Amino acid sequence: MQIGIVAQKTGISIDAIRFYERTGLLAKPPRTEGGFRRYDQNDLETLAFIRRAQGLGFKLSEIRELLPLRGNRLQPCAPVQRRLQEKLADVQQKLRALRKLEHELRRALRSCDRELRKQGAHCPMLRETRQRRPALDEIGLGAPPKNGSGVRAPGKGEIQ
Amino acid sequence: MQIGIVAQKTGISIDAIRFYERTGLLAKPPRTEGGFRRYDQNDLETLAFIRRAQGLGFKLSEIRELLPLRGNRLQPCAPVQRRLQEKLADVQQKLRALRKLEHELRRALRSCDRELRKQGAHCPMLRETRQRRPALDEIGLGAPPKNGSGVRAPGKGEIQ
DNA sequence: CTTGACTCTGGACTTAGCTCTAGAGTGTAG
DNA sequence: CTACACTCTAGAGCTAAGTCCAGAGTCAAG
Repeated sequence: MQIGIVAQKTGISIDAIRFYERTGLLAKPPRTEGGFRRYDQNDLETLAFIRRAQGLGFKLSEIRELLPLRGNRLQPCAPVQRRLQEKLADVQQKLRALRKLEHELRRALRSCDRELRKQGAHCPMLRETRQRRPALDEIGLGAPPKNGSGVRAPGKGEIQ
Repeated sequence: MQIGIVAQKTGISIDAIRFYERTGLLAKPPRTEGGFRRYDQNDLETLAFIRRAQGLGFKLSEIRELLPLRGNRLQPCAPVQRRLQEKLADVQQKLRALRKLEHELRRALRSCDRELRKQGAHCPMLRETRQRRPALDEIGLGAPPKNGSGVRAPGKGEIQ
């Protein structure tokens, strides 16, 4: 099977397949005389696995560690189980952050609505903090974080 | 106030502040004779706004469009409101995707648990599809997507 | 044998949001 | 005046997961 067919069957681009080979996710396949890659069913399955794991939120670097476990008959599940648990925790963390974000957006939107109903209103999100309440506190102004000399990355929240 | 102080107060790194200036988020501040940047309260507030908006999930490019609306007295809320609504929709979309992912992870984990309780079990996530059920269907194998000639990016789900 | 579709390689490019570096200059406390 | 901390610039580098490209070679059909 040549690469284009594999790309069609898996929905993974030719470039991506070659990229996976370069980065050690996919074994180097045998070649034709002329140098064309020849794939078999096994490669399809590996690619399918990669997509499946990717769909479960694993990064390629993580998948690279997962792959050698395939076909291992000796309790291969335990390490995978651990990864899945970690992933699940990650996802739940992201869910919490996103829910919080959703609340804040709703709140911002509500005050927008309220203000728009008034005459000559200020947009709450754009308010100039000099003239109204500070509103800067939750970001660290007023309670500056101790991060050495301000040269560290702040993290800016835990979303993605 | 020089840049290091601002960095400390805002929790934003010196490099990031200069980066914001370069990319047009923060106005070029006046300089000392020697060329040091001199910031004032207003800059602190702008930086705080940037972090706030970032915390609400806005990208810098979006914030760049939001910033000139600050201090605008004429119905400034309406466009912001629109952005907020769009953001909220985005976030809800991400939430849906993440919830689905959570379910799938739980499901994978459950079958892992089940298999681990058996003797000589195969890991369901690592199963070799030759010997068991195909399980490749949901990824497109068996029902290949029509994407021209397999050169398109597949998208791999809608998470981030 | 020719044509056209396919594939090869190596490397540059993309996006976002910064971080890091070198080498030079500035500000200030003692 | 001397240390020493701070700041300046331009530009390169980083991460992730690929995409895009040119120019050359290969494969199969007719």
